[in-house]
Amino acid sequence: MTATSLAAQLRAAPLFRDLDGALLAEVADIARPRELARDALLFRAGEPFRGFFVLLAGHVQLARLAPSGHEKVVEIIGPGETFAEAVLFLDGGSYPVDARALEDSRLLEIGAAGFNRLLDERPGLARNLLGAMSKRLHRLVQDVAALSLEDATGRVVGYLLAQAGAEEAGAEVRLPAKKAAIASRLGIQPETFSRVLGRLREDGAIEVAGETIRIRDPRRLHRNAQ
Amino acid sequence: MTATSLAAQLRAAPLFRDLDGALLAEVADIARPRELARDALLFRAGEPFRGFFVLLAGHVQLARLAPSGHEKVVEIIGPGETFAEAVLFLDGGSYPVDARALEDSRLLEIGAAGFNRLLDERPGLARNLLGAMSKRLHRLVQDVAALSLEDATGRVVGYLLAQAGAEEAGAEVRLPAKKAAIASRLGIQPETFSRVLGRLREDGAIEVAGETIRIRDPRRLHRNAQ
DNA sequence: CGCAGCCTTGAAAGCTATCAATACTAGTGG
DNA sequence: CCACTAGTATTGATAGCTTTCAAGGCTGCG
Repeated sequence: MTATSLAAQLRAAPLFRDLDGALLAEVADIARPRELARDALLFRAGEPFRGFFVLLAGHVQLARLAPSGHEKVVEIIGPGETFAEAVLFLDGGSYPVDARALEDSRLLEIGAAGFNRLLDERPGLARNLLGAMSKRLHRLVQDVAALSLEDATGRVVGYLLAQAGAEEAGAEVRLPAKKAAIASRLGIQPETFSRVLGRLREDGAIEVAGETIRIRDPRRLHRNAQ
Repeated sequence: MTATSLAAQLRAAPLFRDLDGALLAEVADIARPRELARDALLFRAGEPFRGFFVLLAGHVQLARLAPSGHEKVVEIIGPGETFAEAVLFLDGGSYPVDARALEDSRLLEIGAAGFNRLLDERPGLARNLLGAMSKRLHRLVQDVAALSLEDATGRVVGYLLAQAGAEEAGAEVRLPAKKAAIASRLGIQPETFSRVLGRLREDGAIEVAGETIRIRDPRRLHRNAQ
C-alpha cells in the first residue's frame, strides 16, 4: 500500500480529518496497515502499550474480563474511529482492555515512538487528540450514569435512539455486532436483551428483522424507557 | 491573593506540577480564585462551558440527575485534582454533570479563552492535559466495568482498597463524603452500602468508626468481593 | 439434510431497591 | 449540663427486576 493511499484512508478518521497534507503524510509514514481476522485478538489487557489504532473497516470490541470469566464490552469500535490513544499518555502504559475483532477488519497501527515525535513537532495534533479523548470521556460518563440510573429497558432504548442518530419514525439501526456483544455493552444479559426487544416489538415501538431494527414510534419508545 | 501565591497553589495540582515558573505564572495570571460553600452549585449539567477548575481545598461531587429525580455521583473530587478540563475541547461545550461542593471548598477557575491562548503558545501544556485526561478515562473504564462485572460487595471492597492505596492490614480510609454520596458513586443505595459495611465488619475484614474505616484483613476483604 | 451457532422463551432463584421505622450524632439553645 | 432537633445512618420486611439454568427454535452453511 502506498503512503498516499494510506493518507487518504487516514482522512476517514475524524482525528486526522483536518490535518494539512504534509502532516498527514508524516502520520501515514509511521502508520502500519494490519488485517485482523474475525475473533482474533489485537491486544490483551495488561500488555505493554505499543501503539494505538485507526479502524478502517470492520468492527472491534473493547472488553474487560473479570476473574469469574464474565466479560464486559466497554465499547464497540466502528470504521473511522480510533482507539487506545489514551494509553499513550499513561506512564505505566498498558492496555486496560482486550481488543478483539468482531468481524474481519482492516486497521492502521500508529506506533508510540513515532507518534510521540510527531506530537512534539506539530502541536496541532495534540488538539485533535484532546478533542477525540474528550468525546470518549463524555460518552463514558453517559454510560456510567446510564448503568446506575436506568433499567434494562431504558438503556436499550437509549442505545437504539443513539445509534439511529435522529429520532424519526422509520429510522433504521443496524446492530454492529452479535446481540450478545451489544447486551454486554449495555450491561445486561443476552436473555434480557432479547426480552426487552420482544416487549418493545409487541408494544409497536420497533420492528426487529434479524440484525436491523426499525424505529416505528419514537414516542412509544421513550415511554417505555425507565 | 498575589499571583505568586496562586502559582504556588497551582503546583499542588499534578496537572501543573512540572511546568516551568514562567508558564506557571501565566496560568496563575488567568486563574480566578473562588470560594464555594457547602452544598453550593458550581455549575449545572447543560450550562455552557466557561472554564475548568482546580480544587485547592474541600471536596466537590460531579453528578448526573435523572428525570426521575435520582442522582448518580460520577466522581468525587479531592484537593489537587482538576475537573471539567475535557469540556474545553468539545465543540458543543456544555458541562455534562452538576458540580456541587460537599463541604466548604476553595478552588481556581481557569477561563476558557485565556487557557486556549496559553495552550497555543505553549505546547507542553497539552501533554499535561492529555496525561490528566487519560488517567480520568482509565478510571471511568474501570468504573464502567465494575458496575457490570461486580456486585455491591465487590464494588465496595474495590473502592476501599483503592482509597487505602496500599493493601496492608491497618491501612485507614477516610470517606471523603457522606455515605450516601459514596454509595451513589458506587452505584448502590445508601441502605445497601450500610449493609455491606456491616457484613464486612462482622466478618472481621474491617473496622468502622464513623467516617474512617480501618482495613483489618485485606485477604478477608478480597474473599468477600464477588 | 443435518449440524452448529445464535437467538428466543420459560421457570425459578438471587440480589438490590424500596418503604418504613428506629437509632445515632452533632449542633443548638435552654 | 442536659434536652432537643435535624440530619444521617442503621436495620427490618417486602417487592421487583435481572440473572441463571434449561430447553426449544431458527438460520445458514457444509
